[in-house]
This record gives sequence, C-alpha cells and structure tokens, in this order.
Amino acid sequence: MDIAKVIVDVPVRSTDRPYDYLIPESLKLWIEVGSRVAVPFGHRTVQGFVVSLESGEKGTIPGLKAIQEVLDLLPPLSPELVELADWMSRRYACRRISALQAMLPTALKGKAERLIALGDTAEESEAAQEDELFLMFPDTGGEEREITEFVRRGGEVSMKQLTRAFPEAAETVKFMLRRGVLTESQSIKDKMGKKKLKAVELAIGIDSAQEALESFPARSARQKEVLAFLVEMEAMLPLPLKEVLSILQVTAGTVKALEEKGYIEIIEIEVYRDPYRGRDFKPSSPLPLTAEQQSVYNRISRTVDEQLHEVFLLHGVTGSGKTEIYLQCIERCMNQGRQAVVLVPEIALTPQMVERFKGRFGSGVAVMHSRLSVGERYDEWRKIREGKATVAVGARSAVFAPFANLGLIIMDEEHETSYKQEENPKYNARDVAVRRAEQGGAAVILGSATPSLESYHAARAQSDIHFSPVLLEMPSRALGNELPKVHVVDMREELKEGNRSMFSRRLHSALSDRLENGQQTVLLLNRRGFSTFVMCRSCGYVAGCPDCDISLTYHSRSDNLRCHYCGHAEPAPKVCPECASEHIRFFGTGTQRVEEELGKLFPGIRVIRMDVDTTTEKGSHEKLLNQFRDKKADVLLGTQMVAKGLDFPDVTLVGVITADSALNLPDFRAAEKTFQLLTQVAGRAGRHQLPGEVVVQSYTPEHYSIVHASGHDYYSFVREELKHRKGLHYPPYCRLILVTLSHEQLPLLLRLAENYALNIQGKARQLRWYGSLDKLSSDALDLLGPVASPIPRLKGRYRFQCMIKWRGTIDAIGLARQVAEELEDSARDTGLQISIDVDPQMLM
DNA sequence: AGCACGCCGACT
DNA sequence: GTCGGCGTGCTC
Repeated sequence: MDIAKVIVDVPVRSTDRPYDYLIPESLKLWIEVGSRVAVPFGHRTVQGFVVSLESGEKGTIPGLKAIQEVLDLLPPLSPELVELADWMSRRYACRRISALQAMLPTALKGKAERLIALGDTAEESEAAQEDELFLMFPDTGGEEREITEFVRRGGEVSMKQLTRAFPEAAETVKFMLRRGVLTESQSIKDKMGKKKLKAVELAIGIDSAQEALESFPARSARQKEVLAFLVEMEAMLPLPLKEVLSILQVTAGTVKALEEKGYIEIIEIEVYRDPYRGRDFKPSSPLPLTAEQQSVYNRISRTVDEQLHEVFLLHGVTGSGKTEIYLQCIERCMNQGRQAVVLVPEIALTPQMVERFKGRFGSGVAVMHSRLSVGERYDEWRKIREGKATVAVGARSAVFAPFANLGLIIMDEEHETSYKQEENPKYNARDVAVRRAEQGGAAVILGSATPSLESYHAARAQSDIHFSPVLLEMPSRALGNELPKVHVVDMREELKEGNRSMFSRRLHSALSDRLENGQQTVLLLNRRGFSTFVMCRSCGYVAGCPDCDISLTYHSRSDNLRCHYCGHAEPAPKVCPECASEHIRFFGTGTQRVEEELGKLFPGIRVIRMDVDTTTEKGSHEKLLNQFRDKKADVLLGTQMVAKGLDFPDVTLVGVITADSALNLPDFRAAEKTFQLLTQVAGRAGRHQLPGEVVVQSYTPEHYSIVHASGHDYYSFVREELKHRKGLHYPPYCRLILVTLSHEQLPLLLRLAENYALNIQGKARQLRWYGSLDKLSSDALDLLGPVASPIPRLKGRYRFQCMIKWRGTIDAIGLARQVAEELEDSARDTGLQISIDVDPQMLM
C-alpha cells in the first residue's frame, strides 16, 4: 500500500517533520501532494498536509496508521506551493506547518471535533431500560433514553451539541460511551469564519469561589493559585487563557482540571467579523503608451511571451504610469493562458486601485483584502483555486494565490515595509514572489518610484544574494507634466522670527491660495516615532503599560488608555496618579491638533482627517476618500496613509508638517524611509492639468534625505545612502538576522542571551565564518549584542536581542536556528522563548 | 498541543 | 496503602 508523508497541525518543534501514513484504497484517487487530510495522531485526530507520496514497497514501518479522511474536494495546495513552504521554513527559520498555514485562508484552519453516534449495543440497552435499569434508576434511565433519542435523530451529533442539549449529563454520556451504547469518532471541522479566542471565566459565583478557596485541598496548589487569581481579577473576567497561563506560569492542564471540577469555565470569545459591499466598476480599455512606457512594456512582454523567469525592477517616477504597464503586461500574460498576481501594500489597496483592475479585467479579478470577512476571503480564494479568476489583487499573502499556471507576479510599491510579515512566519513577500516565480518560470515586476536600496543595489551590482533584477526606468510623467516644485522650509528660522505656529508662513499662504481658488490640499503629518502618550506636565509622569514597558496610547472614542502590544486597557486618568496634578495631558492624535489649528487659522475650512481613529470602522477609508474626491473638503489631513497611491486631479498643494520626525529613530533605514515618504507624498500634487507645489517643513533641512527628496533626485540619494550603509556594514552590503530571546526572569535571561551569543560565535569560528565584515573575504559573520530589545519587556517577559550580520554563501540562518534550538533544549522548562527574524524590517 | 505514564506527597 | 497532581516524553 502507498504511503503519504504528512505534516501535522501541531505547532511545536518536536512535531515539525513529516509523519508516514498509509493511504487507504478508497482515498487513493483523492490524495495528492497538497491535500489536506485528517489523520490519527497520538490519541486524537488532527489536520495535516500531504507533502509527498511514496509507494510502500520498500521497508514499510510496521504499525503505520492510515489517513482518516480527505478534507477538500480539490487539494488546497499545489505541489509547487508545498515546495515553497518547505523553502520558507528554511529561509525564515519557521515551522513547516506555519508556512503551510500562511498559504491558506483562515477559513481552512480545521480543528478536531468529537462526534457521537449510536453504538452496537444501543438496542439492547434500550430493551434493558424498559425493565430493570429503568425501574431501579428512573432518572438515569430517562436521561439515557432522551440522549439516545437525540443522537438517533441527528444520526451523528457533535459533542458540543450534545453538551448544549444536556448540560448536566456528562457522567451519563461517559457511562454510555464505556458500555458501547454510544460511540465516539473524531473529524476535522473547518472553523469557517469566527475568529475565536479562548478565555477563562468563573463558573460559580464569586462568593462560592472564595468559599471553595478556603477549603481547597493543599495538594492542588497550582489549581488553587489559578482560582485565587481569578477571584482577585473578578472584575476583568473573562481573561484570555493565554494570559492566565503566562502570568501564573501554569500549564493548560491545570486550568482544564479546574474546569472539570466545575469551578471555572473555558469559553470561546468571538473576536470580530465584518461584512463587505459589492459595487459596479467602470470598464476601461488599454491606454496608448508613451515611448518610454512602450519600451519598458516591450522588454517585459518578451519575457512573458517566452514564459521565462526574470525579475524586473521598474523604477518609474510618481505619475509615470506604472499601473498601465501592469495592466497591459497582465493582458499579455493572460494571452499565454497564464494567471497573474498583483501585490499591493495593504494601505494602498484602495477602492481606486481595485477599480482599475476590475474595470479592465471584470469578474476575473479576485481581491484579497484584509478587511474582508473570513468567509468572503475564503470565497475569493476559491475563485482562484477553482479557476474562476485569472488575476489576484491583494496584500502580502496574495503571493500564495493558488493559481495553477502563474505567469506574472507584480509587486507595486516594492519598497514598502508592509511586505514583510512581522508575525510567524516572518516572510518577505518580495523574496517569496521571486522564489515562486523561479519555480514556475514566471516573470516578476517590482515597481516603485523609490525602490528599496536592496532591490536597487541588486539590480546595479548584478551580484546580489537575493536576486538580480533587470532595471527598467521611466523618468518622466506619462501626461508630460512636470514633477511639482518642492520648497523646504526651515522651521528653526520660523521660530527665530517669532512664528510659533505649526504652519510656516509659506505653507500658510499656499493654503490660503488654494482655498481662494477652490483647489485641494493634502497635508501629511509624519508621525512615526511620536506616540499618542499621556504625560503629566507638572511631574513628567508618562502612563506606561505595567507589562510591556512602553507608553500607553490614548483612545478618545472609549476614553481609555491601551497598550498596542498586549491589549492592556485602563481608564484615562483625570489627575496625575503620581502627583495628583490636573495638568495631565493627552498628547493625543497629532492630527487632531492640526485640525484644530487649521480651524482657527482658516475659519470655515473643510478638513477630512484620516488616521487610525477615523479609519478603524469598515469602509470609512473609502468613504473619506470619496468625500474628498467629490470636493466636499478642502484639505485631506492624515498620516502615512495619505501618501500612498492617491490620485486626485484638483490637488495642487501638498504640505508636510514635520518631515524629519522619523529621522532620529534608531533605525538604519530612517533616512531611506524619510526619503521615500517625502517623494511619495510629493507625487500626490499636480498629477493632472494643474501644476503642483509641495511645502516641506523641517528642523533639519540640510539632511540629504530631505535635500534629495525635494530635488526629486533618487540617484543622488541612493549614492549617498549606499556610502553610509557600506561604511557601517548594513544591508545591502550584508544581511541581518535579529534573534530575540525572552524570559520572565531577567537574570536568567541575561545568562541565556550571553550564552546564545557565545555559542554562535564559537560555532562560526569553527566553521571559519567568524570574522570582521571589513575584510574582503566574501564569507563573513559578525554578532552584535546581546542588548536589551527596543521593547525591553512585553507581556510580562523581558527581552534581549542579538543581531547577526552576515554575507556570502554561508548558512547563517541554519546556524542561528540550530543554536536557538540547542539553547531551548538545554533550558527546557525554564520558559525561554527565542524568535528569529531573517532580514528584519522593524528594528525598533 | 494533548494525553498517558510514572513518581511522589497528602489523606483514610 | 491509595488517590490524584504534576513533570516528562511521544505522537507515523
């Protein structure tokens, strides 16, 4: 009989390898590489993915179990995607199962469900009930009969349904199972939607709980601890199970035991779900191309037509018409009978963008949007899998769109950091896209007005570690208009001359001009690095999270303070908790203050504010932009999100309130990010007939990122930035691995982190990799740290990090992982956690 | 992650 | 002695 190798859905390291299963004859035709199956594992049934098939001639391990069922009509993954997952697990040091899961919509994350059916002895039992048993124990007999009837009516009932119908009958059901009156089987049920969170709640009243504590058997000390904790935290219940486990350092088993004893209840909280509205799209046809566009298009089409693998870096200034190139290349690709994926940063996945693709390709476009509900995203995904869509437009995860014959992957705004996933698996969609294209002989277009230094350097040097793209350039705007003139205003001078407003005189007068002429303005508040923290002006107290060592964020809507990292929430203070002063201020959403000031300076001005506060609600983003397009406002004011991809004909002024607020962050990409943001936002002005103007306010106007952004001079910026990077040994002249170790006990963590660093250095020395990056040798590895993480404590755990810098063909990732696993093993139960981030984007 | 196995301390 | 909690290790 044939054997399938299966990766099981048990997300721990010790099970991160394929397990062998027999393929029953009846399932033979259904099982392929990429099938999702239910398999017996230990004493339960779990979900798994078939990653390879073998004929079972040679040395079959005796006692193999068989695959129980196949969970989908069509395998949700192709052999190519399975292979890609394998590559990802090595490339990003993640578990195979998390790579596989990342490729599927959440709806397909199945969990085992206990199913109850009638057993062989059910009839006898019923007969028996008629006489002795029923007469002896009328209550039990009656209950049994009801249960039997309930199960018979359903044919097969889930344990959940049964418990809901007979909440008091757990013992009876157990008894019936033991006697064979009922039988149990397990099957995998998709959770189709509903994001759920396990939480703990008291099952008895607070008084009875306190009573129970007093007479709690001493041998269950851990359980008592848990119960005591819950009693203490009564007001906060239900508490997430995860929190309880980590705070008290107990295992799930302990909590479960308490549940079985009836003291507490483990419930599932539905987190959220949101609907989606359909709409009509104006059809569009290909636009004539400019000479510049034409030559780029010709170059890419050649590769597409020949179905070759090649990566293009399309560097086109804002307004050069990259999207039209994308559209026509997709058409070319479709003519070859192949499909295309378009990756867009989440923030730029605006209705405007979707409209252009739907308008051109109609219903053949699937949109993968993070704001779709789980069910809807599943439907879009199925359109792709079932061959009903030929183009997928979406954020990061659309790189896994299950197309059978993918011919083209387009990544718009290639430099965006949101292509890097910050949770496990910490993949970079750009690198995954290149790898996937390589597998299937597909073309990749990386498009940007401000390519990342990594990509640009790779194209120029043609010797890069990741990939070697062909550089294509479009230096002029498609409509022939000029890039807007940029004025940089030195805010220090403004202050010197007595202007204490947040608007320079130049921006002020430019704004009044626009108001008079009925033209529109986009105002950007570059707020990275500023948090919306709460500070006491008398004593300097800053409200911080008790578990995470970061300041709390003020939320005006609920009037409370929240931790961005762990979700801790508390009411906003009226007076300072330290000194009781009333001068406690919310250095709240900067945009709010700008809006207020605008109202004062220009009475009657109509402002649309776009920030986290005003766009959390579903569809609000779209609504606000539509209002602005319909000229229901004079000013669009916002953070990063107003900088990306918007195209409004009447916008002739762009103002940047503080250009340099991100420049002083401890991130080697600070200059690059500032340059990119300024260039992008400047590109929003004067895109059509009316000429545009940009006013950039800065406290460091001499900084090269600001100087070159104002000159629209990408090349000079890159030249200067590359020089810096080379000198300091930063990417693209080496690669980084960020290793974060966390533990609840600081002294222990320090020792372990030190150990980690020493082990890496020792191993690297043995392998002759360890050496200064200064030397010319191509293989080099250097280790920095350990140092405290930028967030030194998170969810009650202290955090230290090591940075590995490396270069060449060495297996630094494998080494980082190996040493992490060895350390985790040796420190087993002490609760050490190590996270590995390959090519990190967020260094803060 | 779950779950059985086995050691060890508390109660009859 | 026995019961049950909690650490350990395994799951094709």
